[in-house]
Amino acid sequence: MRKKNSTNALNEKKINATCGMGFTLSLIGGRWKSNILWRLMENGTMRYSQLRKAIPDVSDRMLVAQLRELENDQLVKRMVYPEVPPRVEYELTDLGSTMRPMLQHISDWGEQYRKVSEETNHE
Amino acid sequence: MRKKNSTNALNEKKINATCGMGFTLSLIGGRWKSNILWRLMENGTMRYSQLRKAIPDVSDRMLVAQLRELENDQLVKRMVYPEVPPRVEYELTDLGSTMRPMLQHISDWGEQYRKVSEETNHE
DNA sequence: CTCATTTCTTACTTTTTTGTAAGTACTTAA
DNA sequence: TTAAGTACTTACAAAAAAGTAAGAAATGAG
Repeated sequence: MRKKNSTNALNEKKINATCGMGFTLSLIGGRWKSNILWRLMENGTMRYSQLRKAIPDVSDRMLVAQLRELENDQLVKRMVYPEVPPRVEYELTDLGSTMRPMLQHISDWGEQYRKVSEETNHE
Repeated sequence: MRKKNSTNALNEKKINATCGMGFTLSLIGGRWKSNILWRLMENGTMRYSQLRKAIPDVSDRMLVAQLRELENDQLVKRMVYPEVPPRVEYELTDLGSTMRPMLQHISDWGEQYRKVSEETNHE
């Protein structure tokens, strides 16, 4: 669980309050979030099981946890249909959708960096 | 220390190899990196002690660690002058400079998000 | 000889994140 | 009545990130 008054937590809080960049990174920075956001960007609405299949290495626990965080931050919408077996669909909220150009930018830069750094030295 | 074959490390590696976004985030995602990059973007060349003062809450250990990672990833250049007391200057590399528009984008979105989410609900 | 200055190191602890394994709830269909 | 399907939970363990405190090197100034 998260402590509220650890130095670490306080530092994060302060950074988030003063640095837009740090703030954004704290929202999209979990291990599986880039993957999740990317799928939702590409596919629109997706069921839980679709996401699960699309991201092969993630566990249920982690997938749920990351979705919940995105939901709490209002970037992703969770829609439950009262059926059996259950159906739950996820999609970007309007706010989440405003990330699209930024996410694309981040992705493009990453691909570019990979190319460049593969040319220069062989990491 | 970092284990090389933990599930976690392998997951990260795989993500970095396939998802530009995840890759970028792994480069700029440390607790103090956004701050460091931001200062270097604004100020150009900075001494260690200037960075230290500009980022009040960081410890020596963390500041050095984050700078080393940025240096290893070729985003930041470290220049040592053979003087006593020592002088060490940091600045963005050319590759690091290519991040500028992206970092600006990330920062802008963060500021915008903060505004929006403060209007809607009072988080 | 001692001190100040600057840029780090090192050893260690705490906190946070991620992973593993197993189980739950609900209802329809066999 | 038993199994199947879906979307989770829970308890626990491992790994990674961040923080704390102290010290080290090099040298010129006093």
